[in-house]
Formats: sequence, C-alpha cells, structure tokens
Amino acid sequence: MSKPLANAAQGKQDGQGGQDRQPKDPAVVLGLGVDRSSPVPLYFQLAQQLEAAIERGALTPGSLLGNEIDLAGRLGLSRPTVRQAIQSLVDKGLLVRRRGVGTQVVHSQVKRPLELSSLYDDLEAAGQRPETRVLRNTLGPASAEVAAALGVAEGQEVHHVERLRLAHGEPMAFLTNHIPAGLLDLDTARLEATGLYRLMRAAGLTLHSARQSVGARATAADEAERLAEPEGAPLLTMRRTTFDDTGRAVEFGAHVYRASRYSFEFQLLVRP
Amino acid sequence: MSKPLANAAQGKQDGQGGQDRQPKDPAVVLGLGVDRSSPVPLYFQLAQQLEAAIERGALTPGSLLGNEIDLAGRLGLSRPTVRQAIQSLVDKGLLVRRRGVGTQVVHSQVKRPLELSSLYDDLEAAGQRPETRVLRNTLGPASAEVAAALGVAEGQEVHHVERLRLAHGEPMAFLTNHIPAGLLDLDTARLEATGLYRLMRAAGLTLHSARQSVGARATAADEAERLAEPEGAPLLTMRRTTFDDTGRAVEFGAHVYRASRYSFEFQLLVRP
DNA sequence: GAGGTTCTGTTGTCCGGACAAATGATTGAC
DNA sequence: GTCAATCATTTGTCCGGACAACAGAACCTC
Repeated sequence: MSKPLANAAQGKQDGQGGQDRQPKDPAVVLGLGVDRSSPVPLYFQLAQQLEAAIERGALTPGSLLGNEIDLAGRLGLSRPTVRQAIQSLVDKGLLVRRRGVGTQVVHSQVKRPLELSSLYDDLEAAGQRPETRVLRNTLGPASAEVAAALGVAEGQEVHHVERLRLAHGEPMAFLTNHIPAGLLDLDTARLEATGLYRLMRAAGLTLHSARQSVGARATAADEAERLAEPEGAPLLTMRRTTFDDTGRAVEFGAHVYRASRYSFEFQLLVRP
Repeated sequence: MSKPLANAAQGKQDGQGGQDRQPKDPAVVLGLGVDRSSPVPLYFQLAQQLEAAIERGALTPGSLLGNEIDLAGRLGLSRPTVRQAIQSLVDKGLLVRRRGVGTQVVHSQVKRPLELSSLYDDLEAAGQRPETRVLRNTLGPASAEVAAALGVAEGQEVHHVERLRLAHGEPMAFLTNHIPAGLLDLDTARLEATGLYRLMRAAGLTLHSARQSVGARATAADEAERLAEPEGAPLLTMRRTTFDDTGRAVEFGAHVYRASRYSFEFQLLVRP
C-alpha cells in the first residue's frame, strides 16, 4: 500500500494499484532476498544487500526505502528483523529514519566510516610502498609513564619497539611502541614485513577503541638526521593507547611524523 | 536462579537458595527501577541508570550483570527492552557481552566516549575562560575550494567567519569557517559569546559526523603577531567538514592552533 | 588421572502483535 | 484565501514467546 524503494523522490501517484498487474516488486528489482539456510543472520544479510544497493547506486541519496512493514512482508521477514538491518545502516550513517516520513538514503559525500588508522595500511592504500626498519625490539620493565598509559604495574615486563617507517625509501615517521608481554609474538622479521595492528589482529586481539592525542613540535637536534628534516622543522606527534574489546590496554605508542610528508585523516562520529 | 550483579567475580556457590530468605534484590540495591509514566523510553531510563551505576563504581569492572531474563523479570520489563538498554551501553564501550558467559562491565580506563570536539567547550571544560574575537563575518560567493569541501556549487552564497580564540587573554588559535547561507543566523555578538557548534545545535541542526585532517606547519610571517608565536614556530593545523544527520555538509573549517598551547585529544572507535 | 561427553546457563536470533508519537497532507470552517 | 482540525502514514517503543549457538562446568568412561 505504498510506492517504496527506488527513485521515489517525486510523489507520482500512479493509482497505487498493481495488484492484478505485474507487481514489479522493488525488493526483487534490487536483488533483495535472504537465504534461510545460511548461517549468516537474516538481518545481516539484508543489511549487506541494502548497503551494496546503496554503494552501486541502485538506491540513490534521498530516495525513500518504503515502510518497514511492507518490506518485511515482501521479504518474508518479521518487522523486528528488518528494523535491525536498517538500524545497523543508520548507525553506519548510510540511512536516516524520520518518524511519520520514512527511511531515506543519506545524501553523503563521505563513503567510508574510516577505521582506526594504521600508518602502514594508510601508506599501502595510497600506493606508496611502505618499508619498516626495526631499530629496537626488546623486553624489559615498564617505566612509570608507560605503566600508567597501559594501566599495568610499574616494572611489569613490556615490549619496547622502535621503528623507522619509510615510503619510497624516504623516512616518514619514527614510531615508538610499548606492548604488554604475553599478548603477542613480536618477531623482528614480521615487524619489518607488515604493520603492528595487523600483527595484533592476527594474534586474535579484537581492537575496539583508541585514545589519541595529536600535537606538533619542532625537530630536535638528535632526531634531525634520522628523519631527514632540518632542526626546528615542524613535526606532527601522536600518542595513542589502544584497547581491545574487554577494555584492556594492548598498546601504547608515541609517534613522530614528518609534517611535510604526512597528515592525519579521520572521521569523528557524534553519539548523542 | 543465579547470583547476578554486584561483585560476582568469584563463583561462590552459596546454595543458590534465598527464595524464602530476604531476596536482597540486587536491582533494588543498585537503585534500578523505571518510571512508566515518564515520557523517557524505558530502555533509555535503564541504560542511564546502569551507566550511572558503573560511573559511581556500584558496578565494578569485570563484574557480571546477571542474565537478561531475570533482570527483565525483576524490573517488570520484557527481555527485548532490557536488551536494548544493554546494547546501547555495549555500543558505548561500557559493557561486553559474551554468549554462554554473560554481560560484564568493561575494565576500561577510558571513561568518556569523547564527542566531536569543540575548541570552545574543550577550553571551558578545562577551566580556562575562552574568549572569542570575531575578525570577519561576511556573506559572499564560495571559492572553488570551499564549494568542493561543502559540496555546493561554486559561487553559492556562504558565510565567511574568521575568529581568534583566546584563553586567559592569550591567543590559542585562529579559526576560519565557511557555512552555507540559510542554515544559521550568524550574529557577531553571539559568535563572541559562545562556540559555533553550540550555535548550530541551537539552530536545530543535528550534527552527525565530521571528516578531519590534522597536520602541522611552521608559522608564517603574516600570522606570527596574530598568534603571538615567533616566525617558524610549529603550528597545528586542522581542516574539518561537518555533516548533519542527513549527510549534508553544514560547515567547513580551516583552523590553526599554537602547538605550544594545544593538542587534540580524541577517541577512535573501531566498527567491525 | 586424563580425556571426552553431557548438561546447564547465557546470549543471539527471530517471530507476531499492539499501541504511541510525529509528520505531512487533506479537509473543513471562517 | 487563511487558518485550524482531522486523518492517514510511518517510525518508535514495548510485549511475550521460541529455538539456536556457544561457553563452561560437571560428569562419566577408560
């Protein structure tokens, strides 16, 4: 009892019939339909398909999605299930719901939610061939500062890693990291082959959030050569503590980037 | 049929009786209880109370929350409602659910999710008395760069605001903003009294997300005096486009901060 | 004692229904 | 013609129930 989905921006009132005519089901047109034998939850299947439809432009920004009851009926799902799918896309910022109006595709220029940034992945995605030079990889007692940042006792065993990150053979950043012992197998060869975050994820850690502090300062004399910047040149600094899904701190890093070569890009979400 | 809530870390099996003894309802102990006459949704009331209990330490990190069915029964709510409350706290990173185990309070040092940062609010929260000096407040055609950032046509009318933000009478940052015309009533007096984000929210705009880019550079000759920094001193730069809940760009800002006085603090969430 | 099996408790998913609240259009009165 | 009241539509909230999937403990077998 409504004309949903697709380009329903203009309210063309074509008699709202079609009960005897070919239904021309918009859900079918969009390729929506769930597989009940799949172990993937139904709401998740639907969410993925809707997201794909938005991504490929089958659902244009501003278009209405049709009411939930009908959509559920057409797909053979219950309304709560459809709502759960829609809600997950609303959380992602792809859809907006308005009571009394409907659910519409967001008119956004921002595509990706942008995750916890990893310098290695960033560089690789940008087509630069990242390279890592491990300058230090030791295990020892945590200093007061590191212990406070990681929330462990002072003197606890922690890994201490120092790396120089290069792109196209030129230094980009100097990375200092501290990781509690026992979480990770920190092999120097592996550290030179990939990024730290990838190693942590591979070790079964599910990263959840990170507290960051970004600032700037001038290049000191003792780091000028290492970073190939003149003394006094501006540097971008970042201190970050990363937590896994249980709230445990799994990494503390204090990094220095060449401001002439790098800047942070990220997206902040407002959670009201 | 279980011993939930409070410090249930140790599995003391005290006969699981208590059906005839005083129940000593943990929900009551925690001050949980909803008001059905309130217009505030029940799940939201419960979420707030749980969050408050965590905040004040009544629910200690690592402690189990007790199963959802019992909790629902004790509060006179249905399980879906309780689940919705819990889920909102899981999204906030305060709780973790594990199937077969239960829901427990996260062992986190991070308290606040940290929202879209507003320099004005940041300074005010830090006890510094922020002050704003409006240097420019005009309406004119958008340049190519501004139009691209805001996603509007070049030449479209936009506000152009330049402000100097001070704390304790000392300059902290130079803020340049562009806002599409018609969204907001940009009164210079009001701009000097509060922050831009507060004005936008007061105008009924619901901010949703922002795309940011943070870098660093040296102080140029023409801005040295304005910021009270010597020429060549490192500055922190930020470019940000803010979007409302419909995905529309509502603000574009290019800001410069004194690195000696300010650094960004924020939290990134991983959305898997 | 070691190992696998069963059992119990918990969250995850899904259903069907009901009413309230907000929005926008339609209708009606003046 | 203008304004207010009404109505239909749609999402928001809430209920009660059912079964599946998973983790951990208890149990039993060898």
